[in-house]
Amino acid sequence: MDKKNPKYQNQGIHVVSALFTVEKGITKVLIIKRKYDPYQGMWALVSGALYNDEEVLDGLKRELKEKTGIENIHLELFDVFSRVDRSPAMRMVGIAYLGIVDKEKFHLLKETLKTTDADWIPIDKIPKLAFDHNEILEKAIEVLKIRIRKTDLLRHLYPVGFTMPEIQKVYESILNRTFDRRNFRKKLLSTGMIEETPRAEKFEGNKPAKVYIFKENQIDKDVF
Amino acid sequence: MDKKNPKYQNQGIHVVSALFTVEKGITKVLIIKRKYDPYQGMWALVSGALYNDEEVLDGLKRELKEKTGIENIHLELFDVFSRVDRSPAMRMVGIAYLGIVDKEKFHLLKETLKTTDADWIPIDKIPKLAFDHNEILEKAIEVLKIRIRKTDLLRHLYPVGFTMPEIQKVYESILNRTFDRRNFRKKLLSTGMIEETPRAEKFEGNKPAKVYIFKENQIDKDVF
DNA sequence: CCAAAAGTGTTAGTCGTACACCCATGT
DNA sequence: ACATGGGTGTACGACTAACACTTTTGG
Repeated sequence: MDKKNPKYQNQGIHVVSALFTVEKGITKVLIIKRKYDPYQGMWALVSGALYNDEEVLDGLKRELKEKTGIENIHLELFDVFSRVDRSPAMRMVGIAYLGIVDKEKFHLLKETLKTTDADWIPIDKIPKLAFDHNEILEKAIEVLKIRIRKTDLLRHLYPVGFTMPEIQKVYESILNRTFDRRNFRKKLLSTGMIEETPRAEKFEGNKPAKVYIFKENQIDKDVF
Repeated sequence: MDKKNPKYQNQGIHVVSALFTVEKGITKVLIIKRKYDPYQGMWALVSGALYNDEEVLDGLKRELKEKTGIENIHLELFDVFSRVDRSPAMRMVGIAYLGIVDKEKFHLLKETLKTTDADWIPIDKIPKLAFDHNEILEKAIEVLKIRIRKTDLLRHLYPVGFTMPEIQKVYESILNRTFDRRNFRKKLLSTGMIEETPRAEKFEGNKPAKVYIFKENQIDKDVF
């Protein structure tokens, strides 16, 4: 192929992250306020241009660190966005990843070289975002629901363990439904992907709840 | 962002297709032989550079038509490949799609502007391919297995209908396992995604088998 | 009438769901 | 001792899996 052919020139790759957390039963997503054009002053998902010398996932992790200080997290591909006019300056194809973390484990930078603010916003209170990020986020939420049902994605929200009432509330929050406590516990245990620890922690009641952790091995079984 | 920044220059997007078919119980994939460098004379998945004025999926369909004559088919994203050195001439990020079709419905061009041959090859007899296409194909096969179990992907193999023995053989071929005829039929019907037609066709026996079609509506239910 | 594959029904076991009572702790 | 949420077991219905015989057609 010919590098000089204008059909292929000035293409770039945008890496985009929809990073979620759940806090007190509210599902939130991380957004930043842009310091520079295009879309100066507007909220946006954490995103940026991929460098020539890095892989897509590495580029996204670099952007996340630069713009929010968050690092060492799990992110997984969920879709590609390629509308020709989705970015004003040049043709950028957006490659979008999602993840879910415990926001208390990180110190969120409120201002960086390229951002003037950053925050975790409830997903039902999202403002108008830069680029096609509202559309990307909508798709991310859709895929998030599927992934917590079909995979062990939530292990990344709980790297050091969780209690049953706590994780149940997360499932209920993201999926917008409730579960019977007894059946929820049985089903989650039956997947074989978690195990009991000797620890116990208080959640909402006075009685301490047992702490469970996700086991190493992968699962093929659906959760819900 | 600065268009002239060398960090972002000379990036391109590769669209790549893993197009499958199943014939007499053998799962096959479409590959072409490259007419020009890089990798002249080598077999490869159908792939090419995305133009500036087209979306990813449209670019892939254009490439498929140019290189094989096949058009009007369903393709879905399955992964992104971004190793920095995956393409020799310049930095190309590969965006990979998979599909499955009835090869008898198409006339495969054996030679085109950019290819000197094309063929459907059993997936256990794949030669060394250009670029990172062996790696891409391996991942495609993995995802294909999941998608036929969890979605109605196989509707695209049978746009005008199928018989039970016929589609069972496809599931068995792709998943490398067997199913009980009676239970297979019950399970597939219970998904609600197919319906009987008045037609009947012979498959392997002398007794004609009923023809079923995929219904319009989507499903959330797993198949197997 | 024989061969080859297509079609069907029943049963046992497993899994999902609905539901009620006791337990541990803080105040 | 009481209030709050955490922990457990059982029974019923639905689904999954195992399995054998009858039907249709071509030769």
